[in-house]
Amino acid sequence: MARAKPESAAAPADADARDRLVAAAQEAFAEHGFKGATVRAICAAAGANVAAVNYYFGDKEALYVEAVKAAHLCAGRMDTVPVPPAGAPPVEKLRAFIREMVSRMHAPASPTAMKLMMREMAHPGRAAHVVVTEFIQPAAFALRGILRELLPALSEPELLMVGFSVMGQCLFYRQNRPVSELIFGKAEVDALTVEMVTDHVVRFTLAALGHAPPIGAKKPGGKR
Amino acid sequence: MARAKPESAAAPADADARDRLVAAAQEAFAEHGFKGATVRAICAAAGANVAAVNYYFGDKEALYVEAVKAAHLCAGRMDTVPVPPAGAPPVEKLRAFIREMVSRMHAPASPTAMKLMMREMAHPGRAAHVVVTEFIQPAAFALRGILRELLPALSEPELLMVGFSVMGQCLFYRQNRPVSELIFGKAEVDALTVEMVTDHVVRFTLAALGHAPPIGAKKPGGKR
Amino acid sequence: MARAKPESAAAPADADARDRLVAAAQEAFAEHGFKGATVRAICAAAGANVAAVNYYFGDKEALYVEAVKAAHLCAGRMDTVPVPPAGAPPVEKLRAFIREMVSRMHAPASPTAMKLMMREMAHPGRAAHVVVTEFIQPAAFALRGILRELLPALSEPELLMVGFSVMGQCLFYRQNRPVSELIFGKAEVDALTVEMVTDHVVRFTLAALGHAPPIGAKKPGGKR
Amino acid sequence: MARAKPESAAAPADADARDRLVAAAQEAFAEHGFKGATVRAICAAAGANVAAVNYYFGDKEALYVEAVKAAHLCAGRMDTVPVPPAGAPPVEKLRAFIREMVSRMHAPASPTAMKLMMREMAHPGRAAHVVVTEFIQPAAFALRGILRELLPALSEPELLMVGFSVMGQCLFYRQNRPVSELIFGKAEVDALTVEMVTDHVVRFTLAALGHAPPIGAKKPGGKR
DNA sequence: AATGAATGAGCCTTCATTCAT
DNA sequence: GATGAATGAAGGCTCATTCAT
Repeated sequence: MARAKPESAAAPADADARDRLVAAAQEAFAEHGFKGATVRAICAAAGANVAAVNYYFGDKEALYVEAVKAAHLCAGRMDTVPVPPAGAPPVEKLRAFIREMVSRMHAPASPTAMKLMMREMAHPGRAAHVVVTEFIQPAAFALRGILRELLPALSEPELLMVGFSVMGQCLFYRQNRPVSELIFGKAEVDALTVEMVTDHVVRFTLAALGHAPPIGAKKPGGKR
Repeated sequence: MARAKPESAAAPADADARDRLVAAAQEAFAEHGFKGATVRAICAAAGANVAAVNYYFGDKEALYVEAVKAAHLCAGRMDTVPVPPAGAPPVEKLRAFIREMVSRMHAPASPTAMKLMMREMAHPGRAAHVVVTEFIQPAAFALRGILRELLPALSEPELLMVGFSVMGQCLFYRQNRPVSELIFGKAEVDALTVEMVTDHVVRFTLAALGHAPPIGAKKPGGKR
Repeated sequence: MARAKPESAAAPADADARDRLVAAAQEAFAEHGFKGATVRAICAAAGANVAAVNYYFGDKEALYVEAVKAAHLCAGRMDTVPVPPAGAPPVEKLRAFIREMVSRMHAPASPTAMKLMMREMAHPGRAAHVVVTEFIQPAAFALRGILRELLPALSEPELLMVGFSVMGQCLFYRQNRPVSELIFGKAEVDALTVEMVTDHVVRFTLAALGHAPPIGAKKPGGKR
Repeated sequence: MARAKPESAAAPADADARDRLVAAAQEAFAEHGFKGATVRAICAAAGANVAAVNYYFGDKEALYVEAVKAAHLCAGRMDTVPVPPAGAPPVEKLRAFIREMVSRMHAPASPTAMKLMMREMAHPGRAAHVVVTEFIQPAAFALRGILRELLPALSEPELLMVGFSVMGQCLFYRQNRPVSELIFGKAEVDALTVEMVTDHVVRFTLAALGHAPPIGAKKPGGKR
C-alpha cells in the first residue's frame, strides 16, 4: 500500500524482509487462523526478527490485513481477467467465467493465498471489506450481468439464486476439498483435473439453464 | 448421593454442569474458533467453575472434540432423516434429499451446532474424523446412491462431480452467507426463504439432469 | 479494598502473597518510579509468580494505586492522630501538630512507604486523588483551622502561606534529605534527632507568629 | 566543512542538532521521568534522527546527565546572583537571597529546567553530583554564611535547622505545587504572586529570627 | 465430587541500541 | 558526519492448567 517496489509478486525465499514476512503470514494465518498464528512463528519462518512485524506493519492485525490483501492481489482481479470475448454471446461469456473461476479454485498460484482468502470469507472480520469490495464483488457483479443476459425474464431473487448455484459449484472444490478427500479418498478427488471440473460445471450449469443437453444425455451427441 | 457419574454424554433434560459446558463450548468455539474461545469465558457462560472443563474433559481440546461431536449428534444423521419416500422414484428421493439438506443449511440466525460443524469442516483437524464418518459420509453415500439410480450410465468421476454440484449449491448458503450479505445486502439474501432456495436447487439440479424443464423456461409451463 | 483480612499491616515476610506483593511494590515503586519498576522484579521480591500481580490486582497500575493507598494507611490518618488536646489552646494544638508531622517525616514506620507517598505527591497521577483526599487534605485543613484560631485577623491568602511555611519546614526533612546529606554530610544531618527538629520547627514557627521568643534569643530565657 | 565539532556544550544562538536534543530531553525527562521518556520522542521533538542521541551522547543516560547539567547551567549559579548588596547588612542579604530563591522556584507554568532539577534532587542518582556541587551547594553555603552573620551565637546544628527552615519554605512552592492545587484549588494557589510569596517568606523568617515584627502583628506597623 | 487460588509458559509489543551506508 | 533500517532484550499481560481442599 505504501511501498514503491511491488516487483516479483510471490516472495518465497530471497525477496526483502517485508515480502517474506507477508508470505510467511499468509501461510501461518491460513493454517492456524488469526489468533492461532503467532508473530514469533511468522518471523521465524520469514527469517526475520521478532520485532520485524511491528517494525514493518506496526501491528499483528495490520500484517493480517496486508496478508489478505496480498493474497487477493496474487490471485488477480476477477473483473478484468476472465471474459476475453467482450461482445461474445453470453453463453461463451459464462463458459469463460466458469472456466476462470474453477481453474482458480482448483490449482491457484499460491495455495495458501486462496486458503487464507477462504478463511477470511467464512468468518469475515478485519480484512473482509478489502477482499469483498476489491475481489469478490466485481466477480459477483460480472456473473450477475452475464446471467441477466442469458435469462432476461428472471426475477431478481431467482437470478440471485442462479448465481449462487454457479458460485456454489465452483467454490465447493476449494472450500470442501479436505473433507471430500476424507470421504472418497484423496486419489479419487485428485483424479478430477481442472479440465474435467470446468467442463462439468459448465455443462451442468448450461444444462440447467437450457443451453446444453442435460447431463444424462450422450456427451456431445444428437439431441436424443 | 448427587449424581451417579458423568458417564453418558447427552443429557436428557435438566442439563447438569457437563452438558451446560458443552453447550457453552459450542457457542464459543463456533463464534471465536478454537484459540479465540477461552475456557474462562466458556465456564462463565456455563455457570461453572474455571477448573470444570479440565475436571470434566481433561483438556480444552477434548472439550472441543466433545462439542463438535455433540453438534453433529444434535444435527442428526443425514442418512436416516430424508427417508419419507423409501422406495419412491429416484427423482423424489433427490428432491427430498435436497430439501432436507437445504433446510439444514439455511437456518438464518445461528444454530451454533451447524456453525461449529462448518468451521471444523473448513479446517479439518482435531474432530474432523467423527464428523465426517458419522455425519457427512452417510449423507454423501446416500446422495451418491440416489444419483446412481438417476444416472446409471455415468462414469464414477462424473457421478462424483454431479454430487459435488448438488452439495456445492446446498452448502453455499451456509458457507458464504456472510460474504453474500456484504455484497448484495442482508435484506436481499434474507429474502430467500428455505422454500425458495429448496425449490430453486431442486429445479436447477433436475433441469441439469434432464428431469425438469430448464430454468429459463416458463415456470409452470406444460409438461413439455 | 475488596478483602476482609487487613490483619497485620506491614507484611515483610510471612504474610500471604497479596500483602507481600504490596510491600514489594512499595519498595520498587518508591525506588524506581512507576515505569522503572517491573512487575517481574516485584513478584520476584515478593516470592510470587509473574502472573500474581495480574491475578491479585488485575493491573500494574492497580497495584500501584494499592501500594500508595497502603502506604498512606500505614502512615496513619493525619486528622485523627495528632491533636490530643481537643479543646486545648491553639498554641498547644499547633505544637502537637508539628510534633506529629515532623516525627512522621523523620523516621516513619516504613521508610519506603513515605518515600512512595512523596514520589506520588511530587508528580501526581494515578493515585493522587486517594492520597490527597484521604491523607493530605485532612491534615491541611486541620492545620488551617489551628492557624485560623491563632491568627484570626489574617486574610485567606496570608493564612495559606503561613500554612505552607509550616508544611514546607516539616516536609523538607523528607523531601530533601538525600541532597542535604550530600551537601553537609550524612553525619551532620543524621545528628538532628526528631526531638531537636520538632523543637526547632515549633519554636521557629511560634516565633514567627509572635507566640515565642525569636530564635536568636536565649533559649527559654527572659523576654530579652 | 560544516561544523568543527560538537564540543562546547552550550550553543550560543541557532541551536544545532545537539542542542535541540538537550532541550527536548529536558522537557521529556522533566515531564515523564527517565524511564518514561523515550529517545524516539525526544529525537522527534528535536527534529533529529532516531540514532542521534546515541551518536551525540552515546547513551540515553549520558543524555540525561547532559540534560540535567544543562538545566543547572541554565538556572544559573545561586551564589553569584543575589549579590546586589555585597557588603550590605545581613538582613538585606537574607532578604535578597530569599527573594531570588522564591522567584526561581515560583515560575508558575513549567520552566522545564527547574522541573528537571527538582526531579533529580528528589531521587538523586545519575546526575545528582553535578547539580549538588555546582548549584545547590554554593547556594546552601551562601545561605549558611548569611545566617551565621545574623545569628552568631547559634550552634552548628541549630544553624543548620534554621537554614532548612528557610529552604523548606522556598522549595515548598515548587515541590508541592501540584498537591497544593489539588487541595486548595488551582485558583487559590495561583493567586499567590511571586511578590506575595517573597514578602511572606522574608517576613516569616525575619520574624522567627527576631528581626521583624511577628506575622500576627499589624502589617505596616511602626519600625518598632 | 467439585472448587478456586495460584502458576508458568508464552504472546504481542515497545524500546534503546547498532550497523551499513 | 549523520542517517534510518533493523535488532534483541525485556515488559506487561493472558490463559490453560494444576493442586490443595
